[in-house]
Amino acid sequence: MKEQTYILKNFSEFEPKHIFECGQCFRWNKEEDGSYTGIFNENVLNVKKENGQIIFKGICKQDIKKVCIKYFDLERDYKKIKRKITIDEYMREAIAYGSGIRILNQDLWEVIISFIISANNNIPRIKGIIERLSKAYGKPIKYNGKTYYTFPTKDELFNVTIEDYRKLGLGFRDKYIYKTVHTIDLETINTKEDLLKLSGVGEKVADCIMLFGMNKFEVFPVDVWVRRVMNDLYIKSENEEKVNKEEIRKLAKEKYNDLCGIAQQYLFYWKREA
DNA sequence: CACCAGGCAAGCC
DNA sequence: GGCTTGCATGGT
Repeated sequence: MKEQTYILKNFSEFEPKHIFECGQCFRWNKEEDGSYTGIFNENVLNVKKENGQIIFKGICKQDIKKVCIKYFDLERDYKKIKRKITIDEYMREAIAYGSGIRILNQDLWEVIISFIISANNNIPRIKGIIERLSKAYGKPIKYNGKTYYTFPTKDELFNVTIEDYRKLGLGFRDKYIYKTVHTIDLETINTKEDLLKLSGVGEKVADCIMLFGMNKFEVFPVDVWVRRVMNDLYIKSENEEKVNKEEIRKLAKEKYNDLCGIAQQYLFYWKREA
């Protein structure tokens, strides 16, 4: 396939590091020149910010401009979003820290499986598992002398056994993935209730799937990091582990309303990097 | 060595 | 319904 290029000029609120390292995605990796290369759907792209321009290069089945506008959420006004959620000095600082974050428009299936894998796991290891899973069961795509692998579809995982998953290092999540592959009907996934029926999907994973795979910005996924930052900033309990997650979600709802999810990303990236 | 990681399911009461 | 416990693995 032929390489395409798309260049974005005079475009603010786009910082590759912030976008790819804020924890929303697992398949983008930094190159030596500071750019990032990743694969999503059947597209392999390299994203580089240089002299204020954003340069997208890679192989896409469709027009690269269309692909990028959708995937990178380029038509949304993040300046306006930031204004709305800057309700105090804490959020001002968090936003300043991850100023170039955008919420990617990721494939729902990939997000579901990826965040089931994320449970009680750390980001480097999640990335490793997803790479091994893709290499074993996805389709190869060559770009710039390297081979990338698409995220395996439901059909491609259908005959994979629990033991196979275990060998890839999925740990106790092997059976969750197996069950979900064999019971899910993607066409009927619309609400949080639908997600919670899936094996391996609880409150936090469901919220991540809604935020990253369904464009629902009103959810506020609470993991250990977010609980930590919300307790440090607002709740100030001596026993952070005991702070009720429902209380945190309610507090976030009061503060950030329908933009909870974006606020959560700024907070997560800020607290986790610092 | 113990502890932790973008938690969840199962088993208790 | 809410609370506790076990869980695979790799990194500090």
